[in-house]
Amino acid sequence: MTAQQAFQPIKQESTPTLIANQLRKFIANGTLAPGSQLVEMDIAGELGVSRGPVREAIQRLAQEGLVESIRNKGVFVREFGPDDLRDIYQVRTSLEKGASEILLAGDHAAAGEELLVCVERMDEARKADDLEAISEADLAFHERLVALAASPRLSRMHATLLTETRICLNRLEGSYEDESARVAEHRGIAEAIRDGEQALAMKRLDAHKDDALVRLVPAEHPTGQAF
Amino acid sequence: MTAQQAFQPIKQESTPTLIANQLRKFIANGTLAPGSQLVEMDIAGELGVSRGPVREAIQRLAQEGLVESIRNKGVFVREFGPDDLRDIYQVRTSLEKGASEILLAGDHAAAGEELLVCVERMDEARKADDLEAISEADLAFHERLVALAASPRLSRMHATLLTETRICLNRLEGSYEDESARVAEHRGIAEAIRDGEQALAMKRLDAHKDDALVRLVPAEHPTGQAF
DNA sequence: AGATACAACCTTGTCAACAATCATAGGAGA
DNA sequence: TCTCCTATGATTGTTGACAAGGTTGTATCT
Repeated sequence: MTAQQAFQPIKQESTPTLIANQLRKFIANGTLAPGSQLVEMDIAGELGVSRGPVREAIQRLAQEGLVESIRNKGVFVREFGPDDLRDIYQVRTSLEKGASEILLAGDHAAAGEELLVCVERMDEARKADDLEAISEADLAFHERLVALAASPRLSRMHATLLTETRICLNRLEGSYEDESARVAEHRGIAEAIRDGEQALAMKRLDAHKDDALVRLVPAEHPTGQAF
Repeated sequence: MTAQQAFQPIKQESTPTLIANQLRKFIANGTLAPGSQLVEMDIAGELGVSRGPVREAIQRLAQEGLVESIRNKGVFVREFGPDDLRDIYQVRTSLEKGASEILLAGDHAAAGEELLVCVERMDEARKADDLEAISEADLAFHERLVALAASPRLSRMHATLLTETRICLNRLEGSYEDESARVAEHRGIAEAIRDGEQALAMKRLDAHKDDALVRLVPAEHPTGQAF
C-alpha cells in the first residue's frame, strides 16, 4: 500500500435496497411487464433470500408509485395511461421550474454553463445516432437541472418522477422526428437560465413539456390505452 | 333496514397503515420527540402486534422523510433545521404554483370561489381567537388548492410536505402578529386565481412563502438550531 | 490514569412457520 | 343444465425465533 492508496470505509447496502433497485430496473426495462404480479415467494426464491426483505423492497416501490399493492390480493406492476403521462410531465415541470427559480436567484451563469455541458453530451449522442443515449442524456439534463438547485426534497421527488418517465418512455414509441430539435430545446432552456431570463426559462420549460406530450400521448386515443 | 340504509362494504386498513398513521400523529404532535429512537420491540409491545408490521410502518415513515433509518443502528425521529424549513416551503410553493397553473387553465372562477370558502373558515377561526384552528385552516387552504388541481402526484407529494410543515409548526413558536394579515394573504391568492391573474397568483404565493419563512426561521441563528 | 480487550446487552435484519384471505375447481342437488 | 356449497391451492399477512451488528460496561494491562 503506497501513500496514495488507503482503505475505504465499507458501506453495505441493505438487502431490501438491493432488491428494490433490481425490481425498479426490471420494471423500467419491461422485464416485469405492466399488470404483472410480483410474487414474494417467487422473487425470494430466485434471489435466495427470505420473503421479509423482498416484502420490504416491494413496499418501497409501492410507495414510489411503481407498483400497486392491494391488500390480501397482491402487488401488480402499475399500468400507465395517458392521464398518468400528463400528470408525470406536469409535476416534473413544476419541480423543474422551482429548481430553475432557485438557480436564477443564485449564480445562474455557472448553472447555465453546466447545463450546456449536458446539452453537448446530448448532441454527441445525436451525432452518433444512438437513440438510447440521447434519451438518457435528455433525462440526465433534467436530473442535473434539479440537482443544481441543492434542494433535497426537490431532488427526491423529481427522482421518483424520472423513474416513472423512464418506464413510460420504454413502453412508448414516440421520438423526435429530428433529434436536433430536441437538443435545441434543451439548449434554449440552459441558455435562458445562464442569461438570468426567468420568464423565458419558464416559458421554455412549459413548451418542452407540451412538445413531449404531443409526441408521446397517442393521438387517436387521448384518454385510453394503458401501457 | 329501510330503503335508505344499506350495508357498506368493509374496507379493512392494513396493520402497517394503522401503525404508521399513529406514529405520524405522535411525531407531528411532539409525543415522539425530535432525535428520539423508534424501537420496534417497544412499539410492537405497546400495540400488541409483532415486529413485522411495525417495521413496515416505520419504513414508510422513513420514505416520507419523517424519520431517519440508519442500517443496523436504528430509526430516529428526524430533526429539522432552518435549511429544512426553507426547503419544505420552497418545494411546497413550487407544487402550489404548479397546481395554480392547472386551476388557472381551467375554471379558475369556480376554483377561486372554493378557495375563498376556505379563507372564510380561516377568518372564523381568527374571530374566535383559536390559534390552532387558524393554523389548521391555513394548511387546509393549501391542501384544497392542490387537491383542486386533480393531479394525484401533486397531491401525494404535497401531502408529505404538509405533514412536515405541521411538525415544524408544532415545534416552533412563530405566529402572525396580526392574524388578519394572514387571512388577507390567503384571500389575495384565492382572488388572483378566481380572476385568472396568473402572474399575480405566482407573485402572491412567493410572497406568502417569504413571509412565512421570515416569521418561522429564528432570525438570530439562520443556519443553526435543529428543532 | 489511560488504553485495550472481551463479554454482555440491546436492537436490527432475516428466516421459516403458521394464520388469514382470496380465487378457482369440482361435486352435489334442484 | 344451472346454481350453490365445499375443498383445495396460491398468496399475503403476521408471528416468534435465530443471526448479525453495534454499543456499553467491566476487567486487565501498561
